[in-house]
Amino acid sequence: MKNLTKRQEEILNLIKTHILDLGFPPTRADIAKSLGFKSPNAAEQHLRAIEKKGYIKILSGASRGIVLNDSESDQIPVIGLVAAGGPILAEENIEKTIPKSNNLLSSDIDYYLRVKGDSMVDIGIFEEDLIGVSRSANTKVGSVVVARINNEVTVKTLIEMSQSKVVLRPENQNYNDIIINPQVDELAIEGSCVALLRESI
Amino acid sequence: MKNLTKRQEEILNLIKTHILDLGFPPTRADIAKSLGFKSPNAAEQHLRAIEKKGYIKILSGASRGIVLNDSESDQIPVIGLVAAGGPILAEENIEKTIPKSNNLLSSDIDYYLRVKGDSMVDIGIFEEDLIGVSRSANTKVGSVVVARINNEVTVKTLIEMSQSKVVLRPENQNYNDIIINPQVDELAIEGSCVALLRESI
DNA sequence: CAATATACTGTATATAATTACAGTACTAAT
DNA sequence: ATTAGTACTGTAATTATATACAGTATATTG
Repeated sequence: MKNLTKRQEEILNLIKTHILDLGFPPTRADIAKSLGFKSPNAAEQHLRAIEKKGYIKILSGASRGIVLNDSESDQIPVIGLVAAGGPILAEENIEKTIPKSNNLLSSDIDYYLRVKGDSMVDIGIFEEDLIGVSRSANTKVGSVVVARINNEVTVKTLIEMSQSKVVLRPENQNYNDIIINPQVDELAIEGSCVALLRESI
Repeated sequence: MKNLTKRQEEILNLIKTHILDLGFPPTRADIAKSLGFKSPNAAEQHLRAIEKKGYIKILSGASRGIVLNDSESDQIPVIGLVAAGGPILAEENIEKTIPKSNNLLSSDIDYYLRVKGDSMVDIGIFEEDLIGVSRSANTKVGSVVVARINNEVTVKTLIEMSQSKVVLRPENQNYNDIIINPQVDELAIEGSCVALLRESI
């Protein structure tokens, strides 16, 4: 999708805010007033430009007939299988997106990751569960983290972390701790798990 | 909140549907057309009545200025501790409510129940988890169900169900099956579990 | 250099929409 | 018995809104 200009983005945000606050989109006059335009036509022309770029749809004849196209902005991606090598949030990894709901779970979730394997069953994380991952939540010892070891993504509990030694523990008695020297192996902590969703029981 | 009449409820639903479909509320004329009124004033007067009863707020002068008040209807209650004796959904049991999000989890969830105890840990249901309960989903053998046995509410797997014998299994090796004769003990299946939420990992 | 996009002002108009007023008819409650 | 509520029709006026047309000015692109 084509990029919006700064002004256009301002207007799109205004529309979203208006909808969030009042439950319906603004009029051209509302937009003009909010942004200080002296003519509603300024808003009209911006809307046309934004529509042309695919972010909204304008229903002709209907007052406030601005329909937001599902943009990524308030959708949280669900990551299915992470392709080796690429970034987690690469488009080919996105299984679907789900709308960000206000209070349902922590608002700090950047994406959901579908769990593969049984390495975390002892703390109730099962295959096919979705774990909510925050990239910004501070990862401390004891956190369940999403780690990338030599381009392979895995979910484990962070047990120890120093310059020369990182210990990741599978929460399953059948598996052993993973001990990594970050100076030898490539290691990145992608985020930490802050929530869990199970769609079918 | 005062109860809506059948017609008023129809109109409120129409408004909600319109918002869901298009992203903004209908006009009086839209409502009149949908319900077959020959005058937009019929819609107007219904709206006034619905506002008076507290379900919506009408912003005067604004086109489509119908604001839905957060009614229970699209909030899902979270049930904390179920008081013995009363119905699960009794007001004193409601810990909070969370907005119903469209696609996040099954739309069939009537309420969330906060899990107490460790009787279901083997299938990854832990203390403090929220399980999404559907009252309408058909409960079959193998389902995880919310059962009420002699006024005590519990979550277990339904193993067997006949006129004279019902078997409920805790999914924890340390506990034994619960075998009930529904002709002796009072038993009600309140619903079945269709989803799980864990707010902190 | 011309065409196109951005970013507006200013005016005007058709139509979309709210909303008041005047009725009719039925039902439930005080 | 009367008041209030429900459930509408029908008309009409006022205001809200979309939207076309005519400009001005700057920046970007082929």
